[in-house]
Amino acid sequence: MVKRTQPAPNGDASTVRDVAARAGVSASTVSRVLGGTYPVAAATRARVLKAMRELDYVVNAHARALGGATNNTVAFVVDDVTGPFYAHIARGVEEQASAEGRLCMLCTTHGDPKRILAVVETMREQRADAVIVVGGAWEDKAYQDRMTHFAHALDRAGSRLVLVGRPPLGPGVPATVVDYDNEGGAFALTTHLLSAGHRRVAYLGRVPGLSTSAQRISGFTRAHDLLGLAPDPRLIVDGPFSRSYGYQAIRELLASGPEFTAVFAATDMIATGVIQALREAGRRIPDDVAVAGYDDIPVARDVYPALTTVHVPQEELGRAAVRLALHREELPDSQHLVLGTHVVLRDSTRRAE
Amino acid sequence: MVKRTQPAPNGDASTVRDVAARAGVSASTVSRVLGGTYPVAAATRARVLKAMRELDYVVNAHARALGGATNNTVAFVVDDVTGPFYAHIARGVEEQASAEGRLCMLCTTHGDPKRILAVVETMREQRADAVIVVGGAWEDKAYQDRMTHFAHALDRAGSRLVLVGRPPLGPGVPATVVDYDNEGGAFALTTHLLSAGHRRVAYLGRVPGLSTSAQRISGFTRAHDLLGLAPDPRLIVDGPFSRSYGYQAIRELLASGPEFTAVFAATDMIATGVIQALREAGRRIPDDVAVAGYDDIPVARDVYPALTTVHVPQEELGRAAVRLALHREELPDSQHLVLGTHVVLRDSTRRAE
DNA sequence: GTGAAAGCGCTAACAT
DNA sequence: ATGTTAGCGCTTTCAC
Repeated sequence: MVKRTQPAPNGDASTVRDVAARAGVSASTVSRVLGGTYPVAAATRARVLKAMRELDYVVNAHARALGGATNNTVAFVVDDVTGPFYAHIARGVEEQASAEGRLCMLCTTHGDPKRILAVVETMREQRADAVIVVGGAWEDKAYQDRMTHFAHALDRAGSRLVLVGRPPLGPGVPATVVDYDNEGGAFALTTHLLSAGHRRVAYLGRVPGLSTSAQRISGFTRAHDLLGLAPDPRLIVDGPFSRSYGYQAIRELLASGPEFTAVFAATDMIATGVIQALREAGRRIPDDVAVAGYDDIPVARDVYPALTTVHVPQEELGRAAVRLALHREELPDSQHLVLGTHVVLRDSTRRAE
Repeated sequence: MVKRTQPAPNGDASTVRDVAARAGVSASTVSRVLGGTYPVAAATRARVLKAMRELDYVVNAHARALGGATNNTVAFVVDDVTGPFYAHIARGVEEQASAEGRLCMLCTTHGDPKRILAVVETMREQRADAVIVVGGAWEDKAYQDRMTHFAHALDRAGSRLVLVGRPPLGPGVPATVVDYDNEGGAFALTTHLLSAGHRRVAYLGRVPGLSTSAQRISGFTRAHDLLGLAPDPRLIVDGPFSRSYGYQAIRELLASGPEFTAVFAATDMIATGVIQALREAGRRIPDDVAVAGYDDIPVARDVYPALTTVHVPQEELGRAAVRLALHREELPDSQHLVLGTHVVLRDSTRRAE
């Protein structure tokens, strides 16, 4: 490609008017060529296109968005992109957005509820077509009220709030929810452990006030209930969804805690730490201790032994979020979609003693 | 894509004028309160703020961007967010962008050189403050010419092209480069293997035409040269940077290839597949075969045995990219920053036979 | 088929 | 300290 000698006066990008002048037409005609949705004489169009090329013209997306209503942008609000779980949802969002001709804004919140609210506000300013918020919600009244407020504000502006992997805000709140069967997955996985004979199953990674955590614990408990069992409360340990927490928690449990023959890690990330700590302590997996995780992120196949876990359809969650936000008619009723989960049996669980 | 013909039934997003009317002032006064950078009587300001709250007003970012030149946005263009390597760079970009008061647009290209060009074009339309392109570049003349063109176009528009983990486009091209010592890392790692006595080291994952690949191979070769050795060309195998490729390649090499006592996987992802294939074949790591990777993504600690690899400062790459794009004066000279890499010794390499 | 003109919502001179 | 005026670049009536 040859370099142009003087596209635009030094610093300022060229505008429709520049193109119009060069092509000897009016700005409106240039705009029509740009839009493509209006009849323009072939010869004129050709001249305009030539002028655009020569001036290296690109439309100003802001000017365009100012007139019309939409930004053609989908916002994705997430805790942390480096988590494989969220990263895969992000991929689904990005792919679907791009398939629908939308751009994707990425905002991370690092688990700070205040930041999430600030970010959603910013997305309102940006006039995003949809704002997709991913990750466990805080079961906090003030927080939920703010989110509800945003749902209404976005709705009024013709945009849409989508909650992924979170419970609905309540009836009548204009938000779309794309969720997965958190409780059911935990129930199935726990049942798998219990029916293999385990009676002392540790649950690592309870986060009080976090909806995801509450649902998983609920499934864990229900599976026990159904067999007339009750989990030992000392085996349900609070902690964040991190590898290092899993590692630490197991060391403490081994050192001074009650006995256990199986570990239900609230996430696969936790499970990787659990596995390392058990290996260092000389406990064989699954012979001495069975280990299971949740999410089915790629690392579940890479650890040794490969990790039994609950599969969550991450990419599909992301895709569905965008699709439903942009085509609300596809889900006419409750605007609440729940995707299934299922246990993936691998080598880290097998038999009790 | 549906086009709105009417001024849009987009609810009643209130404007500065609405706020002004309600507060009994002029639009400019509202704007001054908004900006905060101009004296407004305390009483007036209070009335305006009250009106804003009552109308649930938020500025229109597009209208604001239209007047000024900038969007306050940084664009991040990457192959695939689900790769942990890129995800961590993304985190650095997002954090720094947010620290500098910028939003972050995320675009993925799935390795398609055409899409990358399209995406950069779109970012020009969006008037992003900086466009950060991450990942190996194609050593292809036409492609490089297009990128060079974009560099100039962005520069003219007051924006900036930043290349992360790619070679510079050439002298005089207005682009910032944030790179890491790819060749040096490969050299150090290969030297580690050779000095442990390995003489038949397989290199898995050469991608012809990809700059990253070329640099790593170059370090691999140089380390051999320095000891007066020459790698067996049959042990340098082409293939993509994926787990499944690593798995497949090892199976083929074991089945019918030449002998080898060590594997240099071009990426940690490849290495995870290598480890699995070796384990299934009954080869002990590192006793029978030593394995090393590149990148130092989190999974390197999770595989068993833990993987020796080359650490790449991913988050810092992302942060530096944003920082340098926004404050060019910090790197006055060549606009080319190279971050160091270093070998991380873990359990997957130890001794030769 | 094309041009002239009127904004979209905001900010920034210039007045007062 | 506040109001008035004039655009930013584009789309979109409404004429011709």
